[in-house]
Amino acid sequence: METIVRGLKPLEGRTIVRAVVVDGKLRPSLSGMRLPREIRRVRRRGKYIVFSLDRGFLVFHLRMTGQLVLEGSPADGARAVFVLDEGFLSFRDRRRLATAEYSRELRLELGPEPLKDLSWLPGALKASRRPIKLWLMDQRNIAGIGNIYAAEILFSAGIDPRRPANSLRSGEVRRLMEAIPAVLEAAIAHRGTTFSDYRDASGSPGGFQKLLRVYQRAGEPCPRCGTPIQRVELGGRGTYFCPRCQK
DNA sequence: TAACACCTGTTC
DNA sequence: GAACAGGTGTTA
Repeated sequence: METIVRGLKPLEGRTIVRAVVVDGKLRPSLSGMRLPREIRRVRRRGKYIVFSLDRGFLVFHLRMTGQLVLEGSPADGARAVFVLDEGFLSFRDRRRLATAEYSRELRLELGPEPLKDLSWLPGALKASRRPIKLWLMDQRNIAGIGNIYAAEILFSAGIDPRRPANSLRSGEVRRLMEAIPAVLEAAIAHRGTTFSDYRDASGSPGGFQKLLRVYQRAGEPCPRCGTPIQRVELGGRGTYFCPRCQK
């Protein structure tokens, strides 16, 4: 989302003159948005993409397969198209789980950003017995960590994803506090992770998938010790880790 | 806190 | 035909 938002920055100062919803079954709720509206600011909050308009907010969540592509013409297969004073913003989504919503007030119930100060983390972890991976993925605790990066962060920190959050020792918490920004910044440096649908705002795939060390690598040797990467299910999500390096 | 719902597509 | 997929919101 960070990579996409950076690519959408040119929208600041542009005006939405028309919104064409092609797919009625889509889940955008744009009712109440009167046009034209000026886009004042484009930013990310957790995994949400937020447009601050001259009146109200346009909030996107791309879920698994959503795309926001900024081009000179509407993209093929777009489920909705925002016609701008210059250019077109196309909203695509193969699985139709993504959302686009206009609201007068912005209220997102999200924890702190993972790329800012994390000194609050040790205290917060002590308050939960949930498996650390589920804790990291709970957006109310810390915003923006999904299934891929949770796996990579825990590998980097050498922590078993099933461990209760409050069981981490201080050295492990310290490693976690280093791993969170390290993994996310590396992923941003490579412009995101593409398996099938992820594209940035100009339609380009990311490159971080080549650098994943455990995610979707069940049975392959751990890059650190050679032990086969294991897949278990945690909270209904595929969870990849090295049983030897992650204790 | 777990299961399921929302959707569709790909791969085994 | 079954399993799996970058996520979250609701229900039991």
